Amino acid sequence: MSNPLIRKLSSFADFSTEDKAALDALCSSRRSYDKHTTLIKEGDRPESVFLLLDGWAYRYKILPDGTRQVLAFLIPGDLCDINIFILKEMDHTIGLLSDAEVASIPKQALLAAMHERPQVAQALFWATLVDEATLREWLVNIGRRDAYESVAHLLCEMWLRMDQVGLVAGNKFKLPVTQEQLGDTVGLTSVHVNRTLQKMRAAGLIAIAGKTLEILDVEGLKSAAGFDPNYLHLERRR
Amino acid sequence: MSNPLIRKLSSFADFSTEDKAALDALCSSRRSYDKHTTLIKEGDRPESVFLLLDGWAYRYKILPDGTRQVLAFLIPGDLCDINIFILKEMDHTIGLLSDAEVASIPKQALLAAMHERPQVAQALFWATLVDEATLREWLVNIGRRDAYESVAHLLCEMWLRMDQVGLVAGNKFKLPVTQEQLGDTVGLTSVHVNRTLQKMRAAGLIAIAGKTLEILDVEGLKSAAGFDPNYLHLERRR
DNA sequence: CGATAGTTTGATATCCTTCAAAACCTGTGG
DNA sequence: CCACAGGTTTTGAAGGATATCAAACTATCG
Repeated sequence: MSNPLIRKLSSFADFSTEDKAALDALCSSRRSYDKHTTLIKEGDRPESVFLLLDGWAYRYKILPDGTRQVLAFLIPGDLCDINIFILKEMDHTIGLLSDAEVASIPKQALLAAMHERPQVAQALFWATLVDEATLREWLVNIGRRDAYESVAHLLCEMWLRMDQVGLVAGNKFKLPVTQEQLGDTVGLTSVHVNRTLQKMRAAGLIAIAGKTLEILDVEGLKSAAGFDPNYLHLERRR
Repeated sequence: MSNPLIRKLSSFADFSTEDKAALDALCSSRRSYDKHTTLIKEGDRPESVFLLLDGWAYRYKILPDGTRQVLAFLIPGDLCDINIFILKEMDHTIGLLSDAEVASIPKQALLAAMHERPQVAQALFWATLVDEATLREWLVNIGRRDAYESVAHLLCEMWLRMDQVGLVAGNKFKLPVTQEQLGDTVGLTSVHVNRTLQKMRAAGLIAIAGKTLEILDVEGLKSAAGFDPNYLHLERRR
């Protein structure tokens, strides 16, 4: 099994053997972290970029009144903070939702790779643009979909993304997220998320067992969400 | 007055004289458009990137049920769609909010500039990351702030961004946006936006005359919004 | 097996929406 | 320069989606 970063970026760029070797070299330093570890805090200026090899993480902001907004879920193959080597400091926090394995890529090494290898630079740019597109869709989710649609949409998205990295089997996948965190994602209360999920189960769309989600009726869930995957830009561009 | 693209990107990168000349050359083809023109539609695959030289534009998506979500406001100096030269197709639409002057940069020329000039590539990357950070803050806005905070926050942001490109005078600036569009931005009804703006005027925070907004009490507005400009990354990174 | 985190439930409160109409602009043509 | 048309803002009354609060129940992990 190849490096998940290469695997992910390859869906866009055509890498030469040297490009791949360079990317591999970048990921040489890896280690495990415990659930709930904070990888990077708002205000930090880390000297390396984190790459999730295994497990889930999430971006979030905490407001002055203590409420939280989740800004993204990160799954294996995702870069956590390309931001940092261009922006002055982190404007949000990244924490782990599960035990995780993480590679740490030195900022300078990544910058060098980008300057020397246009394919790499372009692929990273691509990944960033997909993140941005996802953020836009989340905006639609919170702004213009009701609770039921919104939760359904989020589940569709995570299902597709997990599938893309080979982590879905039989329409089941690990979703190590509490209902409170789901609520903080779609702008709802954990109580309301709970009632919404119950309706979805009653409708036969999903089943939940522990931290594993099973999608029983894919088409039903998609249509409840009004889900159109175009924003994930999964197909290779021409 | 120099090219607004250079002006904007310079706040990050140190361009050589040749870099600047290259950027200038990119913007040679410019023309005027009427208010309400659609620059790019969802599904399009344009062959050039648009740069706003004068006027306002906005990104948005229309849902199947006809509701709309505004995803960004674009002001002079903003690139409309760097997306397109990396992604397969547009996943949203860009329209004009006012009469505008727009430069059209051929995709290939921009790609070439990026490959040949690391400073340019890095600066464009930076602009993209700031856009992304803005999107995250909008997520917070819709997800976790109430109507009053949310509208106040949006006004603070546009004030700062307009100021950054020299379009604020005496705390007044053009805001060519209807209350309906404001509502579609922060996930509210135009009716509720109206009542919210009324409260803000009653509180002495703002004044509206036609399409011009005046901020009467900057600190008051900021504190009503819980506004922290860090996400705009205006300071030059070190 | 107990402690703690997470889920579920019910009752009540509230922010925001919906609908509909009136008042107000802004710009255009006569 | 007036008058009208269409878009925009404003107002009111009533309804609905989601929040809040608090307690019970249920997993999970050391």
